[in-house]
Amino acid sequence: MAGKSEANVTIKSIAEELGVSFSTVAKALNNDPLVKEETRERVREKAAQLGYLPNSLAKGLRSKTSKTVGVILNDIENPTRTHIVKKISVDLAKYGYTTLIFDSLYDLSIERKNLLTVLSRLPDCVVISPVSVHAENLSLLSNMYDRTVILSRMFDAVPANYVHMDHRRGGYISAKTMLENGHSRNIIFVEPSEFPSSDQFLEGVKQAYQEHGVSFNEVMMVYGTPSLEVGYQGLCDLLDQNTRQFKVPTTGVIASCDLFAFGVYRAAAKFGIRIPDDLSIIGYDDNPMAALSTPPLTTMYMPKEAIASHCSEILISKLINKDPVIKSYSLEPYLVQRDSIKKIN
Amino acid sequence: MAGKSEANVTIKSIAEELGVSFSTVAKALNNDPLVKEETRERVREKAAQLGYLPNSLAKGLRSKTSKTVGVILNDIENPTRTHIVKKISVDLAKYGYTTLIFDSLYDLSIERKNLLTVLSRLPDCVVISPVSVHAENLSLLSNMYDRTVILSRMFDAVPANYVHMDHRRGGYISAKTMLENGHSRNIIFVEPSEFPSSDQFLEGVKQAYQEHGVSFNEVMMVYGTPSLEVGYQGLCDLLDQNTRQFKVPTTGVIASCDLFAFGVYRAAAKFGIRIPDDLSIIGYDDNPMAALSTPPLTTMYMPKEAIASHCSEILISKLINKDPVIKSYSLEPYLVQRDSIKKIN
DNA sequence: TTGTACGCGTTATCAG
DNA sequence: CTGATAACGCGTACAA
Repeated sequence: MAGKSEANVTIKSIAEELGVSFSTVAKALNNDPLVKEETRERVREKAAQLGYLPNSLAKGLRSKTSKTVGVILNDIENPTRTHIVKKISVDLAKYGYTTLIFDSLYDLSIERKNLLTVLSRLPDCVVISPVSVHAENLSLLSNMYDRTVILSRMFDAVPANYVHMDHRRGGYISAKTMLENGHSRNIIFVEPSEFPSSDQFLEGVKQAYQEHGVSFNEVMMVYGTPSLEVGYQGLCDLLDQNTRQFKVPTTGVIASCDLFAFGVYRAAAKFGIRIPDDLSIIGYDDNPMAALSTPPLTTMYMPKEAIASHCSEILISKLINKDPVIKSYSLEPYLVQRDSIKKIN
Repeated sequence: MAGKSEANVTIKSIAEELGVSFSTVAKALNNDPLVKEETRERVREKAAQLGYLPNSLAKGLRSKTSKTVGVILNDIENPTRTHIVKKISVDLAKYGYTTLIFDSLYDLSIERKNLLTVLSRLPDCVVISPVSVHAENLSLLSNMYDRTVILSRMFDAVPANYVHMDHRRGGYISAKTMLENGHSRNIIFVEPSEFPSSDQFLEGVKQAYQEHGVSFNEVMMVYGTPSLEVGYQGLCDLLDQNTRQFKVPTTGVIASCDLFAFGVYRAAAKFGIRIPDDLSIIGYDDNPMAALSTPPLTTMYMPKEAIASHCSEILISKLINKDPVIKSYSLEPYLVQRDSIKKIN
């Protein structure tokens, strides 16, 4: 039953109770070897008894280090991102750091606001997955690029730490897989072109098409932010509502995220289109659902554990070991073959 | 190109540049009507030009309100929890609040540590889903119960705000559903009994058994923290590895979370046990995977949007409208019928 | 309309 | 070994 309801207990108030100066208390609490063993003990006891909690705000103000890490992502509900959030918050909590979470909702102006509120709290490090390839907002971090981890491909103007998924390669493998299975007329679902990952993905896709001598003009593109709805609506729009046939001959879908794919699943179910018999599909992410869906979705696995670990590792090396070196990791997605693609001629 | 690399720009430094006192600057920046329109304008311009950012730590120290909300949950990777985190962080960000995230990993001592670090940051509100029915840790919040939202059933000793899922009813419906489909010999997967939700769930299950005149002694219980592994291992352990038959006659599984159910799916697939032909199963949570699994999982839907909304609503009424009233919501899960249960006699 | 002075809870420096 | 004292950046009574 520690002292509660009391006005805030501070080093000053415990100093008064003990009849010593507050600076002695401060030293005692910080294990300063200069204070007598006995007084230190008395102070600690009193502190415990009163339920003293150091005020992190005051600490931060004084020491210019807030023991916080700002994390700014888009859609923290996406399992890959959530995994990163969890890893970071759990790892850093061990060292007394706390994680400040922001979701930019794929919106540039929200991202900017998030960045400003984060910065006003003097974070020791910042992790950000930028909304856009246009890195304007990132310049707000210019004072602390060396303590910033960016989760996207590198920006020349931004000398920060990077943990990057090679979406170019991901797109390449996705498309190649479809093409090798005989699918040369695909619908491609992809994020809006301003997204940092989007053009990379498409570059990879185009390369695969080129290598297979298939014209990229034949593809139908659907752009949208990651969600089931986009996949669902996208497929519906490409179908003739009466005949339930594709308006343009199509045998496959290349999705730049699994959510798109699941939206397609849903639409296909509605229109009696069988996967993979009538329509083959490849996803991207290896969302936990992918293995359990009907049929299990062939998709590209993103090593989210590795992303999270590298990210966390960089943070800890900065925060704990004061490592000044800027680091960059590039990770490769790989194919997970399941049952959503049928080989045709 | 705002002034960067500069030493921190503070109200003091912008005051110097302008040749006015820093308190004038402070007032101007806070829209104090007492300052002349013109000076206010000059101050704002200078501030913008210099890239001034208010120091939240200093503000908080001074005003005793940190504009933060601490959120302490178990397993923030769980979709229901993630949804809450997202909703809170997005809603509060609009008002300039930032969300402090902690994951207690179902561990009492970690929860305690999280609580202490949160409190040291003087949060304006706290949201917590307690690890244990033993509410010891919660007493740390006694100074601010009225600004605390607890996501679990009510504790008599803790007069806080509550948003509660009625797991008793959830367990009742789960079991009733199985029993009505002829499954009276079930394996029950539940969280450890110290979990706030666990005993409630079981109470509901027992009631259903009783109403159906089925002895509860026949059930096999498997306890574990929510994870695929527990479900997987649990089923494996109950099977004879040679005959691939259940050691004890069993036709159904009642899982207190979908992750258990998916673990069972996986084990069943490994041993050639068909769901629902050989084994019926009901989950709990309506994880997004549930609709997409093979077969789609019959489960109990948790109104996570409602939980998150209520939670967010309470926070905003406290933070913005300074509403002193303590509120309590109880929400009911409901059955989502899909294809993982087969009716037998 | 603007400036002065003080305090929020710490840490850190310097005397005693 | 302990105690004053200043400073971190900001808000706010009060004085000018």
